[in-house]
Amino acid sequence: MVEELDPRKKRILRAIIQEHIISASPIGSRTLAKKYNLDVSPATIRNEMADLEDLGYLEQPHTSAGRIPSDKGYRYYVDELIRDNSRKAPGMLNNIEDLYQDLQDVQDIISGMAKMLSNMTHYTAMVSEPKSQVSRLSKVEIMQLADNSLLLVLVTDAGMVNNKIINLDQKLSARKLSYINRFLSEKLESRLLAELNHAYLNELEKELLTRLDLSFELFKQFYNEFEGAFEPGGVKVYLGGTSYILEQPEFNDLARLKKMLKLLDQEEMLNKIINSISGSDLAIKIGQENEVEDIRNCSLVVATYYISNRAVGKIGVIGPTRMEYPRVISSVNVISDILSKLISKASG
Amino acid sequence: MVEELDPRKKRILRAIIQEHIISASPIGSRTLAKKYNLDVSPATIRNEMADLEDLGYLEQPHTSAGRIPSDKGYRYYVDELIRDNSRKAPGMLNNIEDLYQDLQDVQDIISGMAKMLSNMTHYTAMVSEPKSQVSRLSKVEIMQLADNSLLLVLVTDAGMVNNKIINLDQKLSARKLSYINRFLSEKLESRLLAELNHAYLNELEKELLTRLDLSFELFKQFYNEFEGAFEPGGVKVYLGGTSYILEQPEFNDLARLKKMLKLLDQEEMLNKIINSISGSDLAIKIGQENEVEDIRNCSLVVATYYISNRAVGKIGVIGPTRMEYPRVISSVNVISDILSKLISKASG
DNA sequence: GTTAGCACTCTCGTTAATTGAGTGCTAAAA
DNA sequence: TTTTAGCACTCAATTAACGAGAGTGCTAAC
Repeated sequence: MVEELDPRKKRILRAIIQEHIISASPIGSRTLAKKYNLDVSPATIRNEMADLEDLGYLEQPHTSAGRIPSDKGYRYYVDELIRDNSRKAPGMLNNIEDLYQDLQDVQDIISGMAKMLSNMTHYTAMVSEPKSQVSRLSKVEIMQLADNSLLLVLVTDAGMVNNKIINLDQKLSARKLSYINRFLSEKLESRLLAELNHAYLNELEKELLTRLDLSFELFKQFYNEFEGAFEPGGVKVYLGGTSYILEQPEFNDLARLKKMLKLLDQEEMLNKIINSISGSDLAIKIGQENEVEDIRNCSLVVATYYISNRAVGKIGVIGPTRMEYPRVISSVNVISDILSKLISKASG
Repeated sequence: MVEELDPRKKRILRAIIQEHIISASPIGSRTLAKKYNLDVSPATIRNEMADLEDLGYLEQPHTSAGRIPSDKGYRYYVDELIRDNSRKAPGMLNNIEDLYQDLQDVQDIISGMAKMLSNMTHYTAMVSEPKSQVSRLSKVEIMQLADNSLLLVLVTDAGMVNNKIINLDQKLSARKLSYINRFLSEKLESRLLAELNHAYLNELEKELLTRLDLSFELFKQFYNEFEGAFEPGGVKVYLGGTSYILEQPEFNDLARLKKMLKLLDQEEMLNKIINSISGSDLAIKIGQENEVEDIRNCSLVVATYYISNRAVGKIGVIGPTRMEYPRVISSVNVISDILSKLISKASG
């Protein structure tokens, strides 16, 4: 499928893609010959372009327009043609780290990094919360707020904090409460969230009921929250720079823009999008390669971030297929590194 | 400024506004005569329209277009012409309450109500978090997560929960921790947040330092969070139904749309918008009446919501001046009632 | 005070003409 | 054999012209 192209074809393909990234419109042989030093005439370029089209790297929106890169073209560009100056924006890393080092709430860090990434790339950025399935519960505690209301606090080793207010119809004595707390600590803390399934919680409930005559009420609410808060599909996705979409000429079409914005409004969709990306370190999905139908005219550049070397979440950028890949790739790399560091620090 | 209009003028003005709300385009005398039973000829209507224009209730986009309502026209409509069938959508209230009664996390309730309101009105809804200045702190607690990391939990009587992870360079003994907790409870709980200013916290710090040889570190972080979390201007604003803007023909203009979406991206702006609304129960700001420049072509319908009769937050709708006021007003009323109830319940 | 009639204005949508960028092909040059 | 120049052709996009339609303001009659 991926043939080796001769050097001239490579040069021409690269030039077309770079030009198209700038202009967002079809590129003709003439423009190309003028702007890039290819040392051949437009006619030759035309021939090469025809070849590249036959091979599937280019497309023609209509006869007598120039060519635009196809998904396959972008793919080739990303895999083969980008010079590796994209590894890292140098000193930057330290500066940003400094800037954000007093952000210690995990949620803040995440949404801050989403904003940062979108600012750097001028595309919309998305970051998913640390995945719960590989996290452990590091703290469970129920606090008394008032006679009939409690606060349940759950903390994972990824530093994610979840809380819920629970109202009871009866007062819970301090003795009972501290008993429950000890019990839950013992049974739940330092376990993988994935282990804490329905069955296990049910078991706990029975056990607790035999020891204390406790109404179902508390427990029911307790694990409603539990399952809700940490269920696999339900992680939050933070967005940054939604309005950058508006600057992309491909979204000058109102219908398309509408579709896109509606999409970004739906959290489940975002989840699907960002989680449909396989586990590799940096993944790039171009156009039709995307699983989610509605973004088949977009590209994703997504990296995984880590807490103490455990993969926990995704951070990435979504934009038109005509994307400034080198810059975006380097930014996503940088920011995912920073995110990993910050979040590892924050979660102790 | 607000003259009394004769009955026929009133009827015509109302008809024009209602028609314009539906069609979003200028209304001519002919259409009006046909669609509404006004029992006069187009010519008469033309004369009346000319009068209404002179009085400032109508505008003409250009000669030989129909008329559209001016801000003043809408204002008159809202104040005088809406029949009071807008008080309440009947059985609805109970249903929604039932639907949401198991939502007990305040943040969830708020964002749920934002979504609900936007679904009902098909405009963008905004809800501000309970204002902190009139809330009391009902619970302060520091929990140990690991040797050198703590979790600070703050709960207000409005049910708002805030937490922050604090990392220390030294280990804090259990004795010291429980001492601090008692101390903070005593000094802080059930106080108005407004009282907990820099000066007061400073005093506490000194007092605590004389009793325990505690590094500054903890306290510094502690009240960073404190001031950050509950500062007056910094309440969160939840949005619902952002994408409904796209359905309004007045935002078919890309430039305008862009401006609007950018605006909604900026939380400070949202704060400014929703907090610029005076304290009355239901406020309506039409076009130029808005303080924030960028929404001078929009209308706001905003209600206050309450926790146990104390005003704490705002909930409202933003849309084009051509807004279905009766329906929106009733929806905002209903939802703000529900929100008050739910949130009062949730916060015990 | 109301209405009919009429000339006038302005927008909007359609069609037609023009422009210009770009192609593919052929034949000559290298 | 490869490259290039030349030329006829295509098609989208812009502009101009035009007619239709909606609406107005004014005047004169009812």
